[in-house]
Amino acid sequence: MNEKFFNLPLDKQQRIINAAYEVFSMNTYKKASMADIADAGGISKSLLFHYFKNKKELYMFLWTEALKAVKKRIAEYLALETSDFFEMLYRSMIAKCSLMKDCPYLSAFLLRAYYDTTPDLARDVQQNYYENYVLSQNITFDKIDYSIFRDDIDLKMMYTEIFYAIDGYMLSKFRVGQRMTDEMENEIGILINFWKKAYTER
Amino acid sequence: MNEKFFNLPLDKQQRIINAAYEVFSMNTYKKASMADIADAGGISKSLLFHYFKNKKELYMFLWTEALKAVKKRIAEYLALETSDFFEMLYRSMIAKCSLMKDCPYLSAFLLRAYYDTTPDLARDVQQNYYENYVLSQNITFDKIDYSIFRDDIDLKMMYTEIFYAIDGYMLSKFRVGQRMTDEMENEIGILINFWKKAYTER
DNA sequence: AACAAATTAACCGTTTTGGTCAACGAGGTA
DNA sequence: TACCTCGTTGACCAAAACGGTTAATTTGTT
Repeated sequence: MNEKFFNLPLDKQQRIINAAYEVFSMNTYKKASMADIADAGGISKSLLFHYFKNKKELYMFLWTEALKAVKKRIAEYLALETSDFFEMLYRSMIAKCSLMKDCPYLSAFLLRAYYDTTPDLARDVQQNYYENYVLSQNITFDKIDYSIFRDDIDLKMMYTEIFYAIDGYMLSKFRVGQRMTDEMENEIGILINFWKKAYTER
Repeated sequence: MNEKFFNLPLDKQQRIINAAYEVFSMNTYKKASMADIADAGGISKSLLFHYFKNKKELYMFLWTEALKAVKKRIAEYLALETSDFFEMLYRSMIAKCSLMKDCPYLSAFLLRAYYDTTPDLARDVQQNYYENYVLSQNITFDKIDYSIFRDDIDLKMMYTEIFYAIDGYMLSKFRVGQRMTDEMENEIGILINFWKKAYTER
């Protein structure tokens, strides 16, 4: 990859990267074409090949960049720096929201990337998946103070259930509006308060 | 469309239809190719064109067929024939599961179809979406007996939350395993009992 | 053997593919 | 003016893939 890419104005870099995420998340690797990415990013195909020497290099760049982006956001929002389960939940989701706002198709790309079966790609992608993505999500269990919950609640069940729910919620909201709105953060706050009321001692 | 398609053995019809759902759900309409569908279905491209005169006809056939299938399953599982909210929930989800088991990519196709912006397609698809799909999901509110719930619970919130949760759950399970397993029905039962305990009077 | 129905290989003209390369225009420098 | 770098692009390439057609081949039935 051509390092000069990083000399471009930041918004232009982002426009190109987001366009690539979009095209790769809407199609299989094989059918996602460089021409479509260039068009969506508002640049010529030649320029795209000037910065990324071929399709696979661009794809792998997006993959590692996506992992970095997720980690960075979660750190920025201090999501893991609290012992309050619901606070941690709220910060994680707002972090995820802000990321979706900036890189709309990144999440879809991440989900899809791991299960893509393109022979050449699969090995390189799955290699560092667990180390970088899955692990960083399960750290959350450590610092949590579990004493606030009702004692008849299965905590692990609650944990997975809430995560599925929020993912489903964000996914559906994202599809309908085609992008994240600020009011979603309010709705998520309300949703989490709802769970807090239902699952903690009254 | 060639009516002789329905003279084929049922499992062959299904194999072809499922292959088409898969390819159309993994790619944009434009990039989903008839050759790929034929390959995935284990027949020749010529035969596919023998039964469906062109790509659009096949696509529209899948669309109406998917709507019919959802309705039929929900009816078969008597999902709307109860006043117990959690029973209704359980039956709907089992119905959805069994449909996913038989037609693995149908749900993904449905989600995607509505938001496809291919000019020629969009009008025809969106036309009968609300009448057939959205409406049939909201009927559920009518017969439900709401007296069993804790009085400090916002029912509408609970309703949407649970639906998002289960959709997210099924989607993630579906991705990981690549297909529906029988044990999922147990897990869903457990999940729903968990909600019942949390949301109803004790 | 004969006939119809299911199925396919070979083919068509057109479009798209990943990728290359020479050239363009703007800005700085001598 | 001349020269040089820089981001940028249009034109181009051979090869593959595209939607769709046609003629022939296989298969099952009587």
